[in-house]
Amino acid sequence: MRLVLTTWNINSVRLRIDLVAKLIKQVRPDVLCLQETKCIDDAFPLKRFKRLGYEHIALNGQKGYHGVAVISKWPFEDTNVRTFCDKVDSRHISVAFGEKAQLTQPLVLHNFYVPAGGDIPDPALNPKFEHKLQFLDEMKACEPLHPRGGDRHILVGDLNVAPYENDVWSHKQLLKVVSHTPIECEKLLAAQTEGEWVDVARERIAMSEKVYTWWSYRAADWTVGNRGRRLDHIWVSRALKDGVSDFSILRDARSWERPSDHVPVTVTLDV
DNA sequence: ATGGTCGGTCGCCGA
Repeated sequence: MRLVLTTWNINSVRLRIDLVAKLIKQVRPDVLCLQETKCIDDAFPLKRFKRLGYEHIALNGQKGYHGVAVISKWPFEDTNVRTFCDKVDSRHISVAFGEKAQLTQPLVLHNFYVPAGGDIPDPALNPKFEHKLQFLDEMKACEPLHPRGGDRHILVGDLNVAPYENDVWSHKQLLKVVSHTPIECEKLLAAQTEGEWVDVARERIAMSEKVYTWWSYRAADWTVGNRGRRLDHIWVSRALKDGVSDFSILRDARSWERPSDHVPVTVTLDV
């Protein structure tokens, strides 16, 4: 089966439901992972997604902050929510696909929203940064995030870290800016290595090329200087790597009316 | 030069 999968930090699903519909009509993903939905599950716009052809929706929302959702044309075998750092915030949801989706082998999908980490890049001074570092350590240590052998797993989301030099507009100027400090880059890559994950963007796009998925709201014109960062990621287990046939970042979405500061990232792969 | 802008929800917090 060919899977088209999109991940997008939507920064309020209710405010931007029309933009989500626009994305769906343009990209037609089989599965859409959202982060920062910012609404409780009872307030999630389920009917709109069902009208758009997505019957299967897994939610982990909370009031006002964070929140992740998996919106799918394919039915789930089951869904699961994990907690990190002994907090009850909504930063993870996973779903499994199998026979109901006409797959002969299971496929597991994790959708993450990693803490942003505040402004000061010192865990001793900034509890939000300490939380982010601990979250990344727990991702590394989390056994279900270690696909082995022939396991078919995908991990997507707003990981809030741009790990490589060309994942930011200026490596030098961002070394002390949360999202690109050496310690968090090391921890994200350690989690990736521990799980033997393949970073699809960097598998497809040369390390020498700049790649961004986020541009700050705090600029009069986000296109001036193109000061972006690659915060949104798609990782696949080794068993899925050779099935990847396409990868794209919908940069145009940053210019849509009342945009999210993140743009959708899409992978196409055989599963 | 060291801010700037968002969204949720109503005086800030989190990003």
